[in-house]
Amino acid sequence: MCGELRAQNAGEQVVLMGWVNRRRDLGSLIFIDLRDRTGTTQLVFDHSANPALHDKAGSLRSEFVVAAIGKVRRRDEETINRNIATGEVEVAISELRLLNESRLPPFLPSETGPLNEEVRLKYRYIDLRREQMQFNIELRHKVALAIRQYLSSQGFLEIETPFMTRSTPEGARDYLVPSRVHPGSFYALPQSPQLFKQILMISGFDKYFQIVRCFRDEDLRADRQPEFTQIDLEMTFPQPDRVYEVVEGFLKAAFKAAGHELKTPFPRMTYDEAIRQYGIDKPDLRLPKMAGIRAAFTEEDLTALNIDGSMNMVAIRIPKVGKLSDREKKELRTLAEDIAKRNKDFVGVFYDFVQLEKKRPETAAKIRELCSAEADDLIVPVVGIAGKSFSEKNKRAQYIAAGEGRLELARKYADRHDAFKRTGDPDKDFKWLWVTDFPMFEYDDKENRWSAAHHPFTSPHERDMDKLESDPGAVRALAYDVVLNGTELGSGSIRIHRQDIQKKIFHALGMTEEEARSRFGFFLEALEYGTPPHGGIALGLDRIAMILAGADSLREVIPFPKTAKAIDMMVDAPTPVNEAQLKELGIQVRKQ
RNA sequence: GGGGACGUAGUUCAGUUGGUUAGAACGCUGCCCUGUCACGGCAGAGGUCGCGAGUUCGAGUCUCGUCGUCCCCGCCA
Repeated sequence: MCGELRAQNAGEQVVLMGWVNRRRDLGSLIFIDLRDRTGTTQLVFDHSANPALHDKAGSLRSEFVVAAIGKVRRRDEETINRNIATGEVEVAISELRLLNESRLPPFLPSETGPLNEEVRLKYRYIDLRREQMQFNIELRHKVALAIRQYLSSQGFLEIETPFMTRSTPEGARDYLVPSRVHPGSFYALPQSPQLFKQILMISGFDKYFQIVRCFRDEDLRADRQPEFTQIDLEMTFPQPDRVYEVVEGFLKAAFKAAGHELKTPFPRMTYDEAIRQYGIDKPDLRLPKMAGIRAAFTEEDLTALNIDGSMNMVAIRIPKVGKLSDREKKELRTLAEDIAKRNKDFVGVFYDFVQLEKKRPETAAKIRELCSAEADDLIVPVVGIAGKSFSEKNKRAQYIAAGEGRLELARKYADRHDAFKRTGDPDKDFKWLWVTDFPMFEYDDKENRWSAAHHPFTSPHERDMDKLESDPGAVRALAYDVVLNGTELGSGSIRIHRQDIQKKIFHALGMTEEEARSRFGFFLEALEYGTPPHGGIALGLDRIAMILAGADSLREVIPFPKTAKAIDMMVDAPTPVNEAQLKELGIQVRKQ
């Protein structure tokens, strides 16, 4: 292959096939860099050695596909190219065959400059020839392979589940597939194989996994595609610890395949701690947590600064930001006002800490101490404003507001604190975390009811069982997330295996017996036939690959991704279909 | 659904206060070149300024609409 020849291959007769990456025509001497997936090798055509062959080489253009036969030879010391792996050798060609020509592509795979994503996606087959994309796709393969091998070695069976299944109204919007045989009826593409894997547990396949495509018809983000790949697994008789162990095991194997040694076990934190210390359920541990600063304020401070002493008081600290320019101060003020506004102005943000230091030097000094702040760190205290009345919900909202501010500031000053920069040390580059004890329910303000925070098959904490009716908001779930650098990589839980508890949960969700039966009847019935305790998790393979590739978007690790409007630019999907097709499916399209 | 950024040559971009013939780099074509490797030199081709209205004597530039791409909020159990 084009990337494999080394000095010790000198003298060998070789056949290379690949694409013309670059040509350097020096007149009676032509160099061609021939490229395949493994790299490039320099081919040499010398007019004095073979005029006809040299002329043939002169007609080659970028991305032509050729086969070349020749002898590997060591380069002279002064012509060695230290920048590439094959730089010590070149191939003196004796026979050249043009396998295919190429139109001039809209961009060249060998170009390194920035490229509009629209062009890249339209000509994805060209884009994928670029070294970075070849690397990313191979990386993804290696990661998936390592995970398969690890899980298989641990006794997990990879079992496929249907793509054409039943629509369930819970959760994300479904992609629907019309049935020709049953006009007016639809299959749904799975949002995840959740119920099937639980059924497999009931069926006695005690350790299941699947690297599987999932589909959700929701709006996209840089880290969200309508179809994405999950590493889905489930096992019988597990404690959460057993799930953590398995996940840590395969992540370790996956990261090793990508060249990084991870330390396990990962740290853990309850949901409650995460909210209080980071204001978010997926903390990025590369940045300092928010410090409680109540102790810094005297009663007199509170009155003078119009602060409610019973509210949370935390300080955001962003390291090494240094002095702010006037413009940055103004931006910080705008950010603070946005945060306050989003929280109906019960949150107060000290956007000008320097001012506070002037007005209240002692208090400010104590805040610095409580944050363990260095002199050039940016400190932004977030407090509750006096005279407002606060609920528990307000308190949590305040932490979340501070957490949002923390992330926004961290992103803004990323080039100063360097916390997001790779160091090469996996302990610093990859900050892992298990977030545990999520709340079982969230209150849906729009629909005025409780909804499942994870999904309705999640088991509540044994201790909180009695609060299901009386205080649903306080019920904790045996649910956990695995978080890497502030990105949620996976989410799982111990499931309910008893029908009576499952019924209670549906009841707490405001679902009647009939509703539950009509939606999940088959599943409730299955629960009645000797269901073992079981639990599992699902992780986003695309996100793992994205982080390992150092990319900012899933599109960099998915060969054929969709745009923010869920369009495939290469094949131009989706499209309308003809009337006959619709008729056969019994579908009529409503005109807008 | 909402907010923001962008759209000019094949590609990446510049284009001043609205002014006469819209530029650069890379790529492309031709010629020259025997040690290049992002080869070099000379010459050349290449434009519906996303699209549609409007303001104006005059629009790449201003206004409105529309389409597309990206980012964020909502949404995503």
